[in-house]
Amino acid sequence: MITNMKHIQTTIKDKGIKPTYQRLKILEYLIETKKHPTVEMIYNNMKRVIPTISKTTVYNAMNSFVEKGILNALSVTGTELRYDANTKPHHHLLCNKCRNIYDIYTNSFDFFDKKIINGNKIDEVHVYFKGICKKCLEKGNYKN
Amino acid sequence: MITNMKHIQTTIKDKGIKPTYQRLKILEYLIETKKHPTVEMIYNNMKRVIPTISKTTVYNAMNSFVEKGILNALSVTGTELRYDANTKPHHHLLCNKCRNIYDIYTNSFDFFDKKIINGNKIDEVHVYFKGICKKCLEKGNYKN
DNA sequence: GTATGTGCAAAACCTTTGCAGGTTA
DNA sequence: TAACCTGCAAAGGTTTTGCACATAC
Repeated sequence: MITNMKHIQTTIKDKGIKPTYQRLKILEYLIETKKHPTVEMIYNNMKRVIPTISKTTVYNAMNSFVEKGILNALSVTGTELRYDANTKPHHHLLCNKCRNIYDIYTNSFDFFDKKIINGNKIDEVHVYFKGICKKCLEKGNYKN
Repeated sequence: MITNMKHIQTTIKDKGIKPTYQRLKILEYLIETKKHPTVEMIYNNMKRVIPTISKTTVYNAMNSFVEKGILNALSVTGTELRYDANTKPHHHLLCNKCRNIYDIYTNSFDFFDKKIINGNKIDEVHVYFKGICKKCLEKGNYKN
């Protein structure tokens, strides 16, 4: 899928958010990256494109995008939030070795959608895996 | 399961942690509660038993316990960590109405244990649900 | 007696807020 | 022009660190 600015602009406008240059470049970066970046990482990348950008603007953009359903926020590390523009249903793997986060596709959890468990109504299922990613396995880059 | 101090003391010693009074009372509280408390909540409860206790001690104890596998840290709210002494395999429900966290037991995820998905080795499956808890459903205490 | 833990204060880190000036439609 | 956004500085909230004193074995 080719990312183009026209498409990004449309996405933002359709959700009722003003397509400022900062927001367009931030969303472009998030759609292209697979890194599930933190605000810090986004900020450092954006500085190369927009040297005057502030972290506040990144935080504001993240909050707007999450609110409008353009992005998902992940809290897997416990300390800081990570952001993901991949809107296809999927889950995540946190590699215990390299600490990168990878997308994992499986439909094994669709089962739970809108299910009642022990009297509780399930609306969303959040899953993340911990383990060793493919790259680290291939490198033998892990203990055990 | 009855919680007694002798058993808690043994648990702590077996993991190579010194069984100070503060640690014993903190772990006792965590084993008895079902609230998945934050450090703030633990601290407030401990003050009633040990008025001179500090938050630093609670943080230190949490870090030692998690390191030794006595407790699990949960990052479901995104802002602060919650702690859980329930060592039986289980998952969690964050109620979108009352914001409490409840235990959910299901074996539907055992399937993933030690599985390889797309070349990645899965060691742990972390699941939490968002929805409406049983109590709020019964009270009609929710929107939609 | 030595190693370790406790608790205070300060610092570090992530995120939000207040606000003056600038930009969008 | 009216509404909204940006970016600086300050503040808020959670967690960690430095250190003197106290406690455990």
